[in-house]
Amino acid sequence: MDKMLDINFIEAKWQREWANAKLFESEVNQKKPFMITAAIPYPNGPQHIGHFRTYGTADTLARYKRMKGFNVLYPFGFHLTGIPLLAQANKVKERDQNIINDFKSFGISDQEIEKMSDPLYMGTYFASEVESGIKLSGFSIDWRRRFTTIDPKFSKFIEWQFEILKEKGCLVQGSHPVGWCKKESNAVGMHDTKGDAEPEIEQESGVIFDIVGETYGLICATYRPETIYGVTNVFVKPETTYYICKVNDSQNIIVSDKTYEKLSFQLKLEKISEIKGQELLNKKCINPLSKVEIPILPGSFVKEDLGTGSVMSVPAHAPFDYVALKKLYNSGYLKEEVKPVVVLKITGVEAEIPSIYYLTKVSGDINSSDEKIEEATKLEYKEEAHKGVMTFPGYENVSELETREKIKNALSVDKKYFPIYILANKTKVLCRCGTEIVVKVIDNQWFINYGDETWKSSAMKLLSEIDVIPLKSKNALSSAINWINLRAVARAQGLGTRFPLDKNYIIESLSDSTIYMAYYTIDYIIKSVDDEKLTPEFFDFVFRGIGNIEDISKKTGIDYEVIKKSRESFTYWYTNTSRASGLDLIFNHLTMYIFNHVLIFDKEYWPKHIVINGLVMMNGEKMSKSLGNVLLVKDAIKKYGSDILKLVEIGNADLFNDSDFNVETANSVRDKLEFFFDCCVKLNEIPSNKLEQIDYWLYSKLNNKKTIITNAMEKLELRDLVTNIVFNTSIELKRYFSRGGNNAIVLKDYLSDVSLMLQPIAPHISEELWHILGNTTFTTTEKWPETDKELIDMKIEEKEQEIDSLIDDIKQAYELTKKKIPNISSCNIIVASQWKRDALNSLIETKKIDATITSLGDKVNKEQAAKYLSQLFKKVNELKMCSISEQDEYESLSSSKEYISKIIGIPIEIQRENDSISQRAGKATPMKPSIEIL
RNA sequence: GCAGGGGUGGCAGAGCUUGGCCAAAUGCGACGGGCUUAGGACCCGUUCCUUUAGCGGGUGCGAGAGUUCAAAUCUCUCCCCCUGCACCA
Repeated sequence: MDKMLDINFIEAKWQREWANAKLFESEVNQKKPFMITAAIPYPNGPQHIGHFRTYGTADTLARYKRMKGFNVLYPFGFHLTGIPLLAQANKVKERDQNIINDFKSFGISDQEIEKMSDPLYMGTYFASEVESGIKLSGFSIDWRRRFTTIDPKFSKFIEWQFEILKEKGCLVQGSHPVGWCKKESNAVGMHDTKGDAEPEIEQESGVIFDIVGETYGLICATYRPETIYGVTNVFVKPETTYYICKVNDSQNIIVSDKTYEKLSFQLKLEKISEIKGQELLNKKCINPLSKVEIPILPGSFVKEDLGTGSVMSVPAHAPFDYVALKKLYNSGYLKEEVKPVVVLKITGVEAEIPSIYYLTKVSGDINSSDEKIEEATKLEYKEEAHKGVMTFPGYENVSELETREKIKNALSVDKKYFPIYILANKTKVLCRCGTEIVVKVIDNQWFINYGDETWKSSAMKLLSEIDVIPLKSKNALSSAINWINLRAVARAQGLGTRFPLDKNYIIESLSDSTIYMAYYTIDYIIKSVDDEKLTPEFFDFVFRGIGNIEDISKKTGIDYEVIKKSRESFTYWYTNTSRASGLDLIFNHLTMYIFNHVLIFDKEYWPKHIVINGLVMMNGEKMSKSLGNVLLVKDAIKKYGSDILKLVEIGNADLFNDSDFNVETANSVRDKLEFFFDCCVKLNEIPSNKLEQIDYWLYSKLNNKKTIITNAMEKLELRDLVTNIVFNTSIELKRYFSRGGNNAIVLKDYLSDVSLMLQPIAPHISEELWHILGNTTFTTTEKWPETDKELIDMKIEEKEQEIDSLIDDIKQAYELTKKKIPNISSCNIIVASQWKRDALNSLIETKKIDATITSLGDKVNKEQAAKYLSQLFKKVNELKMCSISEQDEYESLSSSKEYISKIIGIPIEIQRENDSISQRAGKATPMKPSIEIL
């Protein structure tokens, strides 16, 4: 009690021992390999414990597999490619106080911060910072293979990968919308905007309505091209100036002056002349779908700086349009009403004109406020998209969403359709330089074409064969594989490898980390090779077995042995790999990981196993700097120790769920572990007597536990694992002692296996316990304990359970009796007769009372038996067999008489039903003896 | 909107794949008691309602309906919550 565990001391000690013994430096050998990689950190600051979970999960698995006899490799590296480091370095350069204060709060000196205006310096600085934190954790990592994704050799590897992507036709070019700063002429992402706002780009449809008798047409922007058939007119703003311009060197279109510039970043626009909105009003235009001539009407509500500055009008399905037309009619501008054209019906809604229906539904009319009309619009759009089917010619009964795509395609053929992009952010997005961001369509953008059907189907094939833990995330992966399409791969800025097909660009940083795990297998072998020698031929041989060593050695100048060893290393380790990653990476990293593996590697080197885990919360809240609840890995380890941190993080929730780190759990885990220590230390004072029932009970529990824990380990049900190994162990030990268990040999067997099973989740403590128990080996290199089925005795467990529930019952009965009879002297426990057990079992089998009674024979009082059985029969389907005989039960209870008596505080007597003279004797049932308090 | 996951006792969180032993593991909290100079730790008990000297009965696992001798667990409908939606690591 007096000694507190010095966790930090113990952990440092074992980390030293492991390092001295080089336990984690994994080399190719005869054993079956198991290679696990965890998603590597992006070191743009110190790591908080949230990042710890994935590495911890990987470590747990690695340690378990090691004990199961695998040759395990767990390597580690750092991801430095990408934009955030660059953006952060720029902030430091600009003396941004927020970031400087942040860094200061991490205890970084002013001089260091000064140097961090260099992104590379910053990355390197934090990489070593993170590394030292992870080293404190004592994970079983082979640090010799550490690399970063900006190492020149790694770049060679990535260039080789992209050569393959190119050869296989996976790189395609196309246009792509990006956020754009026109002043800096630069693509703008979240890291480049004021307040780190992500530019939200949405696609609209630009539809052209040719004007009758003119060489130009109006272009309207809409979210709902499927309603074009129902367009009855177009609205323009009379006082606005419109530009007539040539679009994409072909037809002429009209856009408002205020939208001209924005649109010119997306379409090739060439201004020809100007025209006032007013002048358009007496013209007519043509509905591109129905080919009907429709009027151009004045719309004062048209916003000249949004979209294209003109609006198509669908009064039947857009409340705003209906209201505007009604007002025009009422004002006398229109001589006759415009008749709405209905193009879709909504399942379950009886409405002649849907927009009127929805206006009425929200109790609005044409004089309602914009808010009311907006409400009606939202409701209508929602229900139409959900339940709407089209009614106009050629599209009858097609769903709205399907129609949308079909119409786009149909109009594209006639060049009446253009995608138009807008920024959907609620507030204007500004570049750091202060300029408003626009959407620019970049032509010739490079993509990786994950939409390729053949590629997709091999990715699906891999998915069908791979183990995903937890299994339910396989669905997510499957839909991710179906969904992923083109992915832009080149970026204008950031750290990383140059894009081979256009050296002005950098390879986007998720795309350069899809197969890096393979690089671990050769990293430390090629450390001494000159960068230039690492040509594609070398990698082709190592990773794909193309060519032969002599030729490649001659051609590249790389040592024969280096090439040979690299190939051996890859072909050995990569036959059995596991990937641990976060939930948030399913839809990008993990999906791309699968795609790139099936493309590049032969089938036998495809990954076998994926582990996905959720986030880490802090006392129930998401960890974030702004909440001030960020717990850094280093601090947490210092405070709780790596083992406890890991136990709490992985043991507090199953993989897929977010894990909550709270101090109470950490303390309670710590208490349990201290208790284990005490037990190990105390062992010397305990004798080794003859084995009692309780000793067999502990053996039975232990061996049951081994099966349960092994299963949990195989499926990585970490929460179950921790519950069983930490909490239930503690409960069992306590019960063993209080039940009078006092046998050193039994306890030692039990504690030894427990300390072995602790190895994957609490390795330092596992080693320490193991040594206190007198062992001189490492648990790290010991075998995982095997279940001894011989020692599992469910009858004993049942009997012990009976004792517990009996004590419970007596206590309650005792308390209640005490009120009536103040001086209680003793207590009789009456064990049910054997015939009751036979009757019970027979009843369960036959489900017939009469048959059961007959089977009991003559020795039994039939009247008594009938009474007993009719009681039981009420729940005949819920009964369970009793395998414990009267004699067994009697002996079990007799032998624990003193224990029970001690707890109750009065002497007790065990009797047999037949021998008892008590009135309550008849109430005894198998394993539920009758209690008589005297 | 699309996709994925989920809604269980004061809280967190198992269980639901293979329906019955589930009033529902485990941890935390709360209350009562013990230990202690006191606090912490530790130990014992209680923690849906009701009842009985343990037994038992009722209600109950988002809402509703269904299948079944039997449903937190299977089916259907509805409501609600979380996460992701891309060039960003």
